[in-house]
Amino acid sequence: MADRAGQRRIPEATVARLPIYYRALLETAEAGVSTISSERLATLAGVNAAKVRKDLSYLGSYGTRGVGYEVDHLVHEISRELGLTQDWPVVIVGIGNLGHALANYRGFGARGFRVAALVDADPGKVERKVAGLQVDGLDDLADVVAARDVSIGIIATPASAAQEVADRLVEAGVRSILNFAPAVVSVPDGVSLRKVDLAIELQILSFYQSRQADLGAAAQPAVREAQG
Amino acid sequence: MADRAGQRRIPEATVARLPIYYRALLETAEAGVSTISSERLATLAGVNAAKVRKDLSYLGSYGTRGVGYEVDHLVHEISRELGLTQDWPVVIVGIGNLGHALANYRGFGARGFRVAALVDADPGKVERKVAGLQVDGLDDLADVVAARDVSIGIIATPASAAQEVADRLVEAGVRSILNFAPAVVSVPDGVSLRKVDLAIELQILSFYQSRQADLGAAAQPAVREAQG
DNA sequence: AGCACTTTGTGACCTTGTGCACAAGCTCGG
DNA sequence: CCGAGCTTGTGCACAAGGTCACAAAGTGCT
Repeated sequence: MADRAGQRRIPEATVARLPIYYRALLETAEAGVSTISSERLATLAGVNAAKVRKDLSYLGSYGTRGVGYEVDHLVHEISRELGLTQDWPVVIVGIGNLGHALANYRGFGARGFRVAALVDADPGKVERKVAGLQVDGLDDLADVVAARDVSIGIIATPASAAQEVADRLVEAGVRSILNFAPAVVSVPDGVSLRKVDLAIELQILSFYQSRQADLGAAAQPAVREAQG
Repeated sequence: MADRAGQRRIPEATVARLPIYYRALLETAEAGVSTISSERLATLAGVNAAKVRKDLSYLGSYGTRGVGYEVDHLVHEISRELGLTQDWPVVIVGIGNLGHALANYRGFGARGFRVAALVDADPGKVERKVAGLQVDGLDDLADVVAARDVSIGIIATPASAAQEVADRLVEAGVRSILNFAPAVVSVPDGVSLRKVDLAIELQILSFYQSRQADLGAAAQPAVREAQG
């Protein structure tokens, strides 16, 4: 039972894995399977079974010993925990290459996320339609956020604009930001910020690959389950 | 001095931050500043100073007490450590929305990474030119990888194709893979795998935002420096 | 040279996360 | 109703990472 008072604390590492379990469970349900063991779920999620059990135990005791977890029930609990039972309108700021791709990304709306607005600073892009949505000007950001009840902002601008856009998003009341710009962005307490940086990922890969080359055929701990 | 035998081990968490320092240092050098303190670098990188010092100390003792670090020297050492002194030809597999955007991403080649090939399974896309490069068929992957000495593979296909593409990349000799597809992919030991997953990032944000809402105005540890 | 001041490098400690191993608990067959 | 066979839930030990605080080592002024 989801204890109410005190609200059990779920470790950050676990939170990062819940979406992976969630996806695996949806696929399992799709396949018509109604029960799943931690072992099986672990395989699907690419982790080990003990971790799955411990992670799931933070949500409550939803398994049955000797049997496993009921897929539908788990899906329900995880989606509740992740807040996927509600709608999350998203604004994408910066409609360049990446912004375009994100705007057109199917499976965005899939899990309750919906691109509600597109914003760009370039007047040449404003009014244009992208992925069926009209692009608004950066100066209208606050209005758009308020009018469409946007709760998540995605920064897809060049690095130089990232911090200012973040500031404007926060000012407009957005409490969750996903930054794709290759720049360090800081936000006040109470605002969640995550980043996705292609260049950094490549450089990390480069590091390990160089190492491997240096070492010749020596053993090297492969990088797995990165970024999680 | 980079001790040779044994090769000091650099913690994974540190490796993930080196690219951030690197970028900050390049900007600092650009601005004509020749010396930087751990405090300043920490601010630019969005971490704390002790962490910067400890991270840098894994590379060697490159600072001068009472003064700071020489920017150019640090840039050089970090780029050597990350393997950025060499060229890394990259193949992008899956030329859909995202693949397109990645192929056109400037600042890709910036740090030694170069899009050397584009591959797609759809015969309709093959031969077409994207970002100045001709798209090759998936069956030619091995040839292309060998001919252009590709060392890093980027998976930008739908989830359903991800594992097979990964297998083919590995088979073709690619030892570093960056997976953008929303699927768990597994690779053999000795191959590095990192993933970037938009849906997961959004779901994590969703979790914390739901929490915040539940708690009303209660204190909540903001999510920072995610994914690092 | 001496002294005040700055900044690095690191040892000690704490927090978080992981993995193992096993008791507890459930099902099912006989 | 009992025992065999699974599978969960978790206590514990350990590994990894982060933070603090301070000695060591440099600079520059007088």
